[in-house]
Amino acid sequence: MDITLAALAGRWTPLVLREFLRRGQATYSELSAALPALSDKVLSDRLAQLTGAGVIERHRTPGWPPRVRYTLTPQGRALEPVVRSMWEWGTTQRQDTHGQSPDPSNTF
Amino acid sequence: MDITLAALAGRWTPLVLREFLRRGQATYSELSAALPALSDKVLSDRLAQLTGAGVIERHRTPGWPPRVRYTLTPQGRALEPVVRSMWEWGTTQRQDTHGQSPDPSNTF
DNA sequence: CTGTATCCTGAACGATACTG
DNA sequence: CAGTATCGTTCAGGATACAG
Repeated sequence: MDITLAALAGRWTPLVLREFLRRGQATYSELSAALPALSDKVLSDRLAQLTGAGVIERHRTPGWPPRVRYTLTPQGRALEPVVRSMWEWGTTQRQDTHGQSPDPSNTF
Repeated sequence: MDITLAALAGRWTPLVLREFLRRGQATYSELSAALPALSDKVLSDRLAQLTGAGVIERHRTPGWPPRVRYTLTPQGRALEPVVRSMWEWGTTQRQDTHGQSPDPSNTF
């Protein structure tokens, strides 16, 4: 649990992870564009966190300008059931607490 | 996801939650005894956090000495699949990373 | 383009003392 | 028994400037 929480915890982590689960891969600038409010430092932090957790992999392509591609690993894809179960619990929680109707699109 | 993460995040939260998933209920002093390194303040924080998240409920029984019983709610019990999926992902992760053999007791 | 270095602020944590 | 009050420390997050 601590390992999984460490992989998912932190501000922006769910949103960054969502981008990867949607795209399978992304570049630094793509993520920066998709999440404009996310500062450079924190984006670097999150990419390092997810890389260290084995969720994504860093691929440098040589040449200029430098281009780095982050790809979802098999272990990152294995996170999908975890994300879904968390999404489902949080959704019923919000309904119970605020009395809202369910949203059929489960894209966390 | 943010809702679920907010319910589970924070130091000691997984261990406190485990006590509730095991026992179904607990008193302040039981938790304090089960987790000696956990300070009063943080235990209060965690109980308030879990209560606010709808995971547990606070029941005051009148009289002296004051006795408070915290019980797992149905929504708290619904957290079990989430915990299990997180436990499973973290376990395979640790094996992959450190090359250890699996532990058959899945008590996170 | 893809980051790192630096500094600052606010929140979380932990220890201790005290209360209904 | 079951907490709250207070205080000091540590740490994550955010802004800005700079670098390979």
